[in-house]
Amino acid sequence: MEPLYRPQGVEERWQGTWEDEGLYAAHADDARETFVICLPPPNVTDRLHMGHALNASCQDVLIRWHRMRGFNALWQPGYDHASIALQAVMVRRLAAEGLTRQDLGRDAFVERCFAFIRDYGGQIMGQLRSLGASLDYRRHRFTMDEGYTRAVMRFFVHLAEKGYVYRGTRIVNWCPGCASTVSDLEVDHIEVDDTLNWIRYPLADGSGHVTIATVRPPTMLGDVAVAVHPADERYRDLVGREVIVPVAGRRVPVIADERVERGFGTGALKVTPGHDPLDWELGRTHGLPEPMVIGLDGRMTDEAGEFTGMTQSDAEELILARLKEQGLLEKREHYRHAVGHCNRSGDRIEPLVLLQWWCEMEELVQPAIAALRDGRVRSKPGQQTNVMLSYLENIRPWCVSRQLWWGHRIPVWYCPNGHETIAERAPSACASCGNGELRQDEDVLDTWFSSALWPFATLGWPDPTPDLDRFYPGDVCSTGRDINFLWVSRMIWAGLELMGDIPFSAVNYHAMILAPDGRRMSKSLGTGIDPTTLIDEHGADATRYGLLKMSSSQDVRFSVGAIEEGRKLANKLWNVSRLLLSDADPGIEARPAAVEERWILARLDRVQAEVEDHFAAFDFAHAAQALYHLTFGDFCSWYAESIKPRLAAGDAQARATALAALERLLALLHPVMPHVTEEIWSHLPDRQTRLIVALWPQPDGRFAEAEAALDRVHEAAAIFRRSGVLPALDRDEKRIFDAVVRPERQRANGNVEAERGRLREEIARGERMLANDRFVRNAPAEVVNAERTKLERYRSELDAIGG
RNA sequence: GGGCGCGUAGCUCAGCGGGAGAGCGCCCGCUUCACACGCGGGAGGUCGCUGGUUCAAUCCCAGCCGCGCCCACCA
Repeated sequence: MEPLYRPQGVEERWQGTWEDEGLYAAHADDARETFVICLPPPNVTDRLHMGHALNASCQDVLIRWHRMRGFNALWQPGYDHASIALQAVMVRRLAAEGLTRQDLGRDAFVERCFAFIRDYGGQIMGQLRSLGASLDYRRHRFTMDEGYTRAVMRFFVHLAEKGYVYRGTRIVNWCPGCASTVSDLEVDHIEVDDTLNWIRYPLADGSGHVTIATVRPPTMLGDVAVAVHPADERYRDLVGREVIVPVAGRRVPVIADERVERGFGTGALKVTPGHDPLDWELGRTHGLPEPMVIGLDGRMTDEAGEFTGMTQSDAEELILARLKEQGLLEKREHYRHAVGHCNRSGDRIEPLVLLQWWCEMEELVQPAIAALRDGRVRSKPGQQTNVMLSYLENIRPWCVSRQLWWGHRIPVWYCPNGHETIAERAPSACASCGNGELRQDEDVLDTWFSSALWPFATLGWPDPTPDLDRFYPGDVCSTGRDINFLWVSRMIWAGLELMGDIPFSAVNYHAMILAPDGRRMSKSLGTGIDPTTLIDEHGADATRYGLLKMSSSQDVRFSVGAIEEGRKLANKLWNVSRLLLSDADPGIEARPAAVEERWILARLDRVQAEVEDHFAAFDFAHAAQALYHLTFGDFCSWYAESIKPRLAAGDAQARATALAALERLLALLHPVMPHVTEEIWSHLPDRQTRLIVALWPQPDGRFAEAEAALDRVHEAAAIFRRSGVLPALDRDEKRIFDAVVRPERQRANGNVEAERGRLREEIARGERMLANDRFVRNAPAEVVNAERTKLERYRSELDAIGG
C-alpha cells in the first residue's frame, strides 16, 4: 500500500464487482422491507451535469445506507425521450447536413431519433456508473419503450374517458421557433424594452375619441372591442357605444369588465381575443369573435386585409405611418415589461387561438392538495410544500398537445364523417360510424405527460406486475426545485389518480449549484463544469463528498475546495489504515479497555447517531462534515496517535481493537465514499462481512461514560501549547497526552503571561455575569450553573499554571 | 406585482438567544518511524445597515440596502 491513495482504477474495479455480484439488484420476491427511489430520468440529449451528479450522490447515499441496514432497496434508472428537446437537437443536426425534417418525412425523422438514442443513450448511465451510483441497471427503462408507451396511451384514454382530457379551441402559447404550442410552465417571462403606442380610437358617431395604449399595433387589426372598467367615471358614458378601429376601419363596441386595470395607460383596453390571453378571456365572457390576424408563421394572415403576408414589423411600420397621417397617434414612449419567451428556444411566445388537446386540472389535483396538506408527502426544504400547494390551488388547464414529430403520438383517430375515436391501440374502424378510413391525430403529447407516470410505469403499470405490487408506493423522490411543478406535482396527482396512492412520501429538493461567480451553471454561458472531469481528477468518492458538502443551502457557489477536502479525507483514511493494518494478525479479539479505546467507541456511537439523523433528514452536508471531523479529529489526531506507542510495542490487542474501530468508521463513511471504504475493508483481516455494502454497524452503547474522558487532556494540551505549562493529569491522561502532544518534539510558545491574561479576562467576565442579579434571577438554572462551572474551571486552570 | 432563499474571516460556507467556527488560502516552524493530499503554531471578523424585544441578540421581531431564484394575462 502506497502512501498516496489513487482512486483511479480502484473505483472502477469495485463498481464492476458490485454490479457483477448483483448488489444493486432488487427483487420482488425478497421479503425484506422495501425502500424505493426513482431516479429522475435524464434527457437522452444530456451529458451528466453538476445537478445530476449532486442528485445522484444524494440518492446513492440514501440507497446504500438503506441497503446496508437490510432493506430491499430499489433505485431504478432510465431515460426520458425529451420530446421537444431531442427534436430540437435532431433538427440542428439535420441542418448541419443541409436538411430539414420535412426533407426526411415523419417516419424517417422518428427513426433518426431512435437511432440517436441507440448511439448516445448509454452515456449518462456510464457516467452514473463512474460516480458509483448503485442503480439497478438491469431495470433500465425508457419513456418510449414498448411497455411505457402502452402506459401513456392508457393514461390518455383514462383521462379522456373521465372527461378531463378534451379537444378544444383556446388561447395557447405558440412558439414560432419550435413551431409548436408549449405549456404555461414552459414560458419564461423576460423583461424587454418595448414601445408603448398611444392611439386614438374615434367614436363611431364622431363625438370624440378614446385613447388606448398598446405595444403591438398590428394586433389592432384583430380588435373586436374596447374595454373599460365598469366603475371608471371617465368612460361610464361610453359603455355600449361604438368606436372605429383606426386603419382597420371596423366598428366595435365599448364593453365594461372588471378585469380592466383603471390605472394602466388610459384605462381603456383594446380587446384582441385572437392574440392576448386576457383579451381572449374577455372575449369569451362577452361572446366576441376571435379573428386571427397573425398566423403560425408570425406573418399577417388573410384576415389582415391589405397587410396580408407582411411581417409584423413591416405591418407595424405601415400602421404607425397611417396613424400619424390621420393624427391618431397621440404619443410613443419607451416601455419596459415582461414578455413570454419559450424556455426551450428563447423565441418570443405568440399567443394564438388554436384547436388543441387539453387536460382540465382543477378537479384532478384535489387529492394531491389533500396529500400535501395532511403531510402524507413531505418535502425538504419544507417550504417547497407551500410553493407546490399555491401552484396547485391556482392551476389552469394544461395544453398537452405538441405539433412535433418526436414523442408519444396522440391516440385519437378521425374518420371522414367528423367522429373521433380515442383508443389505446389503432382501431380498425370508427367507433361511431364504422368508417374504416381513419387518420390519426398528427400531434404528440407533452413530454411531461409521460413523465408523470414514471414511479409506476417503470414497475410495469398498467399491468398488475409483482414489482408494482411490491415496490409501489415508493419512498423518496430527489430532484431540483426547477421541476417541482413540471414533474413532481404531476407524479403525485397521477399516482393518486391511477394507483390510488402517493408515489413517494418524501421529496428532497437538492441545492442548485451555481458557477463560482454566482451565475447559473450552463453550457451556453460557458459556466458549466463537467463532473466527469472532477471524477477523473479527484475520484468519484471525493466528487461525491465535495458535492454533498457544498450543497447545504438553496443555492450554493461551486468551489473545488470541497472536493479537494474529500480527496484528502480519502487519503487520510487510506493512510491511517496503513498504520493500523501493518503487522495485523487475524484472529485476535478486540477488547477495548484503555480509556482512549472506550472513548473512540463512544464517539463512534454518537457520530453514528448524528449521521443517521442527517441522512434521514436529507442533510448530507452536515453528515459529510460530521464524518470529516470524526475521521480527522477524533479517529486520527486523538485515537490513532494515542495508541501509537502500544502499536509500536507490538500490542496485538490494541491493534485488534483499533481495527474494529476502523471497521465501524469505514461503514459510517461508506454511503458517502463507497469505493475507498470498500477497498480498505477488503484488507481487514477479520472483517464481519466480505463486502462492506452488506453491513451497517450496531451502536456499541457500552462506553458513553468515556465520552468526556479526553476533554481534560484536550484542554491540558491547549493550555500547554499556549503557555508551556502542563496542568495536573492522572496517569491515563498523562499517557495520552504524551502520545498525542509529544512534548519532546514541541517547542511550545511558553507565553505563560498571555495565557494568564486570557484566563483572568474570562474569570472577570464570569464573575461579572454571576454578580448580575437580573441574570441570576432570570436565566435558566442550567445556564447559570454552566457559567459557575466555567468560572471554576478557569480558576483551576489559572491555578494550574501558577496565576 | 406575489413568493422563497441568501448577505458571518481573503474565498466557499457552518452556527441561529448565553465564551465568534470549519475547510481552503495566508504567515511561522517541522523530510516526527500512517499520511507534506501531512503535523504543530499563528495572523485575520463593529456576524449588510437601522431600530425593537430581552438580564443577555450574529441568532427573535420590524424596516431599510444589496444579491440569487421561482411564480405572474397591467395591455
